[in-house]
Amino acid sequence: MIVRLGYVAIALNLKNVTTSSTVTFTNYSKIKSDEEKIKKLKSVTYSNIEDLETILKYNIKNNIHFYRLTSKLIPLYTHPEVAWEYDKYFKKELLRIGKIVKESNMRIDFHPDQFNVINSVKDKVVQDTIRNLNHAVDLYDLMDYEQGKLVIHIGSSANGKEESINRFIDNLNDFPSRIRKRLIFENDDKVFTATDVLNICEKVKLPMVLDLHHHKCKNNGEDIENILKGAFNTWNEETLPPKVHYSSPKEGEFDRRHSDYIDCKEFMEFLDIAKNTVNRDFDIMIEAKKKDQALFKLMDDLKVNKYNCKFIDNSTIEI
DNA sequence: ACCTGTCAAGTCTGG
DNA sequence: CCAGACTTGACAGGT
Repeated sequence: MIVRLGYVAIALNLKNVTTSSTVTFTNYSKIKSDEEKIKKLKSVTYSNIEDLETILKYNIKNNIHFYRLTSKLIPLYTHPEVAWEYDKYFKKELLRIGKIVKESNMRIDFHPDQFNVINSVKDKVVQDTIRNLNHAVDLYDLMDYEQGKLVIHIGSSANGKEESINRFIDNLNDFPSRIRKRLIFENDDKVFTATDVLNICEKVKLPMVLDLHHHKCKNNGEDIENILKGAFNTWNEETLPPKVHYSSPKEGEFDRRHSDYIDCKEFMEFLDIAKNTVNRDFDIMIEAKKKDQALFKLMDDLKVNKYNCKFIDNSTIEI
């Protein structure tokens, strides 16, 4: 089984490189002329895309095959009072990004912000979510990256869990198929357990992302083996391999905040479970404050601990 | 260079 | 019904 590790958003090894530069709406509003406004949006976007290219090239150089985009790449593009036509200006650049991704066989994904709520009880929130997710799909389309997925949580628990799950499934039915076919769902650490999400994913026939730390924080004592098997099976119709999210708590066992690095001992225990449970390649998104550095440290720690696996490259092992 | 305040957006709880 | 917590930054802008 080939296991690839990925990281989120920022390459700490690259100084002064960020794809999250922004223009806040407040500051945008302070700019007097329309011309200056668009100039500001364009310069920030240009810088973000250029830095994204730098990060992707860094990933390629370091044999990293899995990376999560930030949700801030294009400032204010979903804001209803701005909604500028960034696609008119950055078509070429975004296509180039997509080309780099595809040619290097890198997997990239995207985690829309938490105010996108598919099962909100407020229709406006649901409609805004559709609008925002449509924008996210546009971005993938501009990159010509067909495999791009959108990771999102189940959302609200208003009026109880059961009703919320029904609301989720009902609302999802009204989402355009261009969004639906890109959605994948993740268990959270407060309301919707891995079992809940697995049941939902099986019903709506969309893939599940198992977040192992969330599962540790919120579960009903289920065997991780069964959940892992079930979650991976939701990927059977997909071209991409299944993926899980992995992080270690900052303090104590159930701290929801992410620690700087990954606890290697526990990580090895997870790999052992995976090895004995599923028999297919998969990807692990490492969510640690030290980002790429945490990924590299984890790989080093696996070596130091003489973990029984084959080290394929900087971010890939065969177990 | 460093520090502080800001940020569109949701949901939930408690008063 | 409203205010504040949640969580958790990351960055812009001012000093």
